[in-house]
Amino acid sequence: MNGQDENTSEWMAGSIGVNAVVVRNVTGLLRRAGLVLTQQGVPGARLARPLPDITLLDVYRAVEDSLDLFTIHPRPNPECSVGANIQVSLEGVFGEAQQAMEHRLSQTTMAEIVRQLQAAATC
Amino acid sequence: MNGQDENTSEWMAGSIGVNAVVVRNVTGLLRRAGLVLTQQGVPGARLARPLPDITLLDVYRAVEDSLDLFTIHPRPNPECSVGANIQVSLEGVFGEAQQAMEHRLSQTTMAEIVRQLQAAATC
DNA sequence: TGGCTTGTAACATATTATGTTACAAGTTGG
DNA sequence: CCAACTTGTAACATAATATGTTACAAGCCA
Repeated sequence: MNGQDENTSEWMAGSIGVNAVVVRNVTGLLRRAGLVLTQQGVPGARLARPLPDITLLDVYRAVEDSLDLFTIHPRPNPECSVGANIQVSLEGVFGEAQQAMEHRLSQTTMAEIVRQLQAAATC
Repeated sequence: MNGQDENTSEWMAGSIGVNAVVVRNVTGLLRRAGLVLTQQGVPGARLARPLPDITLLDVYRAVEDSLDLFTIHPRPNPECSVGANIQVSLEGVFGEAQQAMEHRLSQTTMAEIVRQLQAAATC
């Protein structure tokens, strides 16, 4: 409660209710994406960019490993007239659908999320 | 190769390369969604609506069971000022992002997919 | 009625997500 | 320099989930 190290992996893990390693793993993803700064040996994590410069899409991409939302049957039957061509047909639509989703995420920054949190906390 | 029952679960399963039960399970989802007509004892499946009246969103919703694309931490810490309010903040954006994705899916019908398949098969 | 089908439950297995332990590597304040 | 902290990461264990399989009841039709 002293506000000194309220963002160590151990502290956050306790608050969230998970293991500290889980926090460190996520933090690592965010670091590799250039969103937060952490360093071996120095406690805590801080932002690499100001909140208005971090969109939800940035976070989504940093955390998500799959990269594409839709998965397609890996080995279609080439003998089948459908299987032979369905992939290319679907990839286009699926790509645009994912792009639509991601575009919406890119329109909201972490600054707005934090502002909403503050507004909710004071009323 | 006689074209007689090219849409029994057994036939489709063989072509796709999965177990027939998998096909029947998917078919059941499509039937419950009102997209195809199947009946115990009678071989094959046929469309419940014409292809132009079936969108990719229809299929997506029929097959997908989760319903929401994004999942949120189930039991946030009420002692934490972030955890207490982050859900409602994110739900809005996540809902709109999913809606954007689904809207794109709703803009393409199965008729268009089939037409693309036919175009690919003839060239 | 016999031989086919679909629908579904129950079970087995494979894959993935998640949690945990352990420890090397780094920093900091005394 | 050293002791006590931290983070980063690998290795392992476990839980959860997806997937595949078997079995069989129920239904249709020649």
